Amino acid sequence: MRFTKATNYALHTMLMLVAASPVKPVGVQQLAESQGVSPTYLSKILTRLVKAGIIESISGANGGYRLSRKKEDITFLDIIHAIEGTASLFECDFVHGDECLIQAVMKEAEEKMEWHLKKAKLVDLAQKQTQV
Amino acid sequence: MRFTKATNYALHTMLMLVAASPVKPVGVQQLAESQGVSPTYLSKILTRLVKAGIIESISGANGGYRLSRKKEDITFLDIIHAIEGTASLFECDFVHGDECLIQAVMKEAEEKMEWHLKKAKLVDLAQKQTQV
DNA sequence: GCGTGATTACTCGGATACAAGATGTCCGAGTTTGAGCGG
DNA sequence: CCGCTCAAACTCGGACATCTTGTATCCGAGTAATCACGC
Repeated sequence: MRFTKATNYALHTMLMLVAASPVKPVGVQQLAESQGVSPTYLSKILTRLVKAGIIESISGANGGYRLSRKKEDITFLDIIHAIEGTASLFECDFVHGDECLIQAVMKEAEEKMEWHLKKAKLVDLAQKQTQV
Repeated sequence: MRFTKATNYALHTMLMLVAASPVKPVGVQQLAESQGVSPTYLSKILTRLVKAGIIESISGANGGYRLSRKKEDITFLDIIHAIEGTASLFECDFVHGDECLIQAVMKEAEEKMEWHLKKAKLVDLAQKQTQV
């Protein structure tokens, strides 16, 4: 039960895209190089963000990735759900009489975390970083 | 990023142990049968709970597992940490200038979840179940 | 100067490879209970 | 009735086996910009 590296890559990439121009796309090579990942692997991760409608890809020369929404609308939870999936973290597949009480508790805990990740926006981090 | 089945087994087993007598140990066969797991595998999981000091094992005939603390003191978080480990869910191993802002946000979110799991005690569930 | 084709710089997607972790299984070893047996 | 021995019922721990998932690479295909060339 740990977040994958892919999520880490995605979050860091998104932070760069938020800080970058919303018009001119950023090439995957540049994004990959600053994180020490291979460009092919990063593009595979970013494809999931594209399918989630968070960013969009521009083909051809001078192509790359850029945001497809207002940067103020992008939360941590959006990115994490795009990479890790939206399934519940805990799934009790036993056949109890009724709902599983344990699962109920786990779901509440999970929602606490998601609530916080929904409030956290990348724009705030980008501002902090440029201040330094 | 999902909780393992082992955690599910551990939580359900603990719920039974809390509901059972604190003196007489419960055999692993009985615990495993009610969950549809093999006894050997379940005992492997319970060993981790023993090492964490949550339960204790009694060898020999009429042996089994029983709580080693007051049932009121056992939280969800204790069990989850014993099974999944206490490491942080998100680990950024990049070399930033200073602390990683993204990791800070993730850690806060994780603490929100842990705080809830720390408040949740198995005794409350055991009481609810016997009421039904 | 202007269109047209070739080249170049990109992303996309599938196929594949590899490693690690989750999920079990098997078996020998140690430990306690309790039954059986002899005195 | 008492003590000893032995079998049975357990847990413990390590060594495997298997399956899924994460992590990553490679390559061919498609696409857009740019450059070269001929008119």
